[in-house]
Amino acid sequence: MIVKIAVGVPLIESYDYLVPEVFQNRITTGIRVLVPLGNRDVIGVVVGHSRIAVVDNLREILDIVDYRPVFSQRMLGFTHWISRYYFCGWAEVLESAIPRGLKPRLKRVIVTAANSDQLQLPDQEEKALLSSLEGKPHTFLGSKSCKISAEKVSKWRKNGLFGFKTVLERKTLPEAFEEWLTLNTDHETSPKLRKGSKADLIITALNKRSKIRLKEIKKDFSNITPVIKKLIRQNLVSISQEPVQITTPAPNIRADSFKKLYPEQLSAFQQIQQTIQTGIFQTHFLFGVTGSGKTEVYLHAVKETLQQGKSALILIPEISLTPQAVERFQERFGGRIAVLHSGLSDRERAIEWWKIDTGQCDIVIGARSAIFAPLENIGLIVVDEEHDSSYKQQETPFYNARDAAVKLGSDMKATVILGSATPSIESFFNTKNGKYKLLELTRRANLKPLPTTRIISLKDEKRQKGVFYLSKVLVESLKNTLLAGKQTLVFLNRRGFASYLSCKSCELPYLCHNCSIAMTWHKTKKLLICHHCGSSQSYPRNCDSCGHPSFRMEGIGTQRVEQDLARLFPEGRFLRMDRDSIQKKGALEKNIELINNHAVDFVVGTQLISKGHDFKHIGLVCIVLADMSLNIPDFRSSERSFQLISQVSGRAGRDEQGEGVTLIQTYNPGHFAVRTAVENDYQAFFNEEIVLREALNNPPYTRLILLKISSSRPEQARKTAADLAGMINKNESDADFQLMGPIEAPIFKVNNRYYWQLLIKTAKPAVVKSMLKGIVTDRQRFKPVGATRLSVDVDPYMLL
DNA sequence: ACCTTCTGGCTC
DNA sequence: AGCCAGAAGGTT
Repeated sequence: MIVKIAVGVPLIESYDYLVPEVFQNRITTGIRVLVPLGNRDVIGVVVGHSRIAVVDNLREILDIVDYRPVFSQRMLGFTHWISRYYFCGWAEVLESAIPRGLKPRLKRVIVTAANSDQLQLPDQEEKALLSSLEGKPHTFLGSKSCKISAEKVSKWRKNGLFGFKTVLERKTLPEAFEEWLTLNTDHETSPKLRKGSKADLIITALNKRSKIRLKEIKKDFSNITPVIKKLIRQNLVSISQEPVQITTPAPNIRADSFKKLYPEQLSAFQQIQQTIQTGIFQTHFLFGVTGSGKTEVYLHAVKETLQQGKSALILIPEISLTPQAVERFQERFGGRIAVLHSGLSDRERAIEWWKIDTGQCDIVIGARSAIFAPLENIGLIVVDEEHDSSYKQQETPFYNARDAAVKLGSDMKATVILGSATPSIESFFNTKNGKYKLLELTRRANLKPLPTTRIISLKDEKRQKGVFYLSKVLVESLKNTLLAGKQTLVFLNRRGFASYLSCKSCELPYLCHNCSIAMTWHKTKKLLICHHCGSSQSYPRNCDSCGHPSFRMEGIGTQRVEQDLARLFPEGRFLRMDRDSIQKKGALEKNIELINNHAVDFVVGTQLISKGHDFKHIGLVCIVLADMSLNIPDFRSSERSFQLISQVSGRAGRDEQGEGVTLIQTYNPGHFAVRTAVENDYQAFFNEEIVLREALNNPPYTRLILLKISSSRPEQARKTAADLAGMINKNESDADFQLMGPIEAPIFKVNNRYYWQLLIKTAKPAVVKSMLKGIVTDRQRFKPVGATRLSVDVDPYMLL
């Protein structure tokens, strides 16, 4: 029997392997196996059968990892699609699709030929020494405790007196399987067991029941392990592992806790309900302003799905930041929910995975990687905040969970809901061309008006004395809000104190020694930190380029804003919310509580505060500098700015009594992203932006493929990029595309590697991908210099 | 002559 | 990707 096995070789889908006789009845599609690959042993996944051998001398499977498949047929199909679409190896996708805690550990041990008689060693002592190596880990050789000289080891090795073997250490989840003691029936003469001895009692019991849980026996007898070991040695009994009996909790829908939908919600829900009931694939786009009650619609849709006997998959960005969203689901659906959040340990995550896989849950809530949850019979997939960048994985495999969700929905004939207040241009475009069905919620659920938003032009307004980046008007508003006893959110999308240090003599910014970007000064830690590679150092003595000993702090970060405001409002209570301030576990929850209890007056924060939190006492929201995201040289910078301004200002006006106010400081008051965000007019933003996208041939009119070439040596990266560009340009396929570059990456140096990039724009990505695959896998043509690496990002989110 | 890096080639 | 082998280039 020959099977196809996905193994970790770049861009290779699968290799064929022989199945040895002993494994024949245990090999099924979707299980993991240990196979030899080149001169090492790796874990691969059985993805199918093969009729005929395409190459001769196939190698054999060494061992089996799983007792039952970890990938269903549908998961194999889905991951295969991801690997083809996102231009990466199938095995790579499969590996990221199961939790790390399920990864078997491999150990490499020494096997000797010492026991066989063909051994030619004359010296008995040497022979004993050699056989003492048997079963030792391969790291034993050359270690301190190994008393055998290196020459001897290499001589033995050369003569083939010993070799290495890979053994599987931990095969599966302990929780998923339990051990049973079974009676061996094939023994001829049973040894005499003393009447009433532990061994005798066990055998007697086994004669009655044929198998007993090991756990049970251990509970009944103390110190039983050596007895059992002896019985196994006598070949009377053996231990087998079997899946634990699963008790599935009954469906648990708390119907009374569902809120009545208001007319707009109801009509949106009814359309969703219809496709859930008919079981056809349809993507709905739920476009609703912040606070319009999208979640309530999801909850009703989930309920409908469960009533149809199907399961639901809910994706939420950065789930650990939005615990209250998860709570709402738990409130309504009780114990049949699996939550996959980043706070879980490997083991906890593996247990959640196993619960889903064994059908104990029919609702899964999680972040990006939950798209790989082993749910079957999916009737509904929700992608909340579909525009959020965290759905895009920024490393291989570079998938986007939002787009993959739509593909999964079509595979499963499921209903897909993408929801957002600030849709991505691509998704909204799809509502125009009929791919997605647009459902709108136009008002807030509590009927409160959206906040009043004002733009403050930093070009014209007077500044506060001593705080150059704050306008007088803004400070005045801060004061009034404080006096009125309300809270203020101050938003700035940069953490740290100063954005960079600039040399007082040559004016150059102080750069990270590993990356080509400026380091950020963190005042509280008294450290310069590179926000790209994370490295840090103390305040520098001299400028790297001219040696001058003093620096000026330029730019502002949240720490600086906090400090300056504290000076202006000494009576105010402050809280900073950014990645630095919530590092400790539980700090985020504690901070949210502080805000909700009105224990602070000013919250200074980054993106973190813009995500989904419903704060009750916010009277004022300030965006210190809206231009920060506008000035990034990326075709999506307008989109991101619109989203950011809208999401941040959405935090205002959640107050019971009245409307909130949002103030936006900017040097670009006329920019359409700022203007439309202030007017809360997504349609207007979309209409302007889409024209630019078309004019510049950007998505959604084309698809992008970003090729990143990196090397520890700048020249090697440059040359490989140039070669690759040449080959792409003179390819003979009929692929229709536009190649930009090669250029040095916007951040040229990261972690001591130098980056060049090529960007392909095309309306026919599939054709281009197959052309690329031809070039990249053909080593005759494409020869990357040295340790040069190529990574391919399909539908990149950031071009940086 | 020997011993480290570097680089190319290959994995069912 | 990861690993080996032969090449290249430098050391004693």
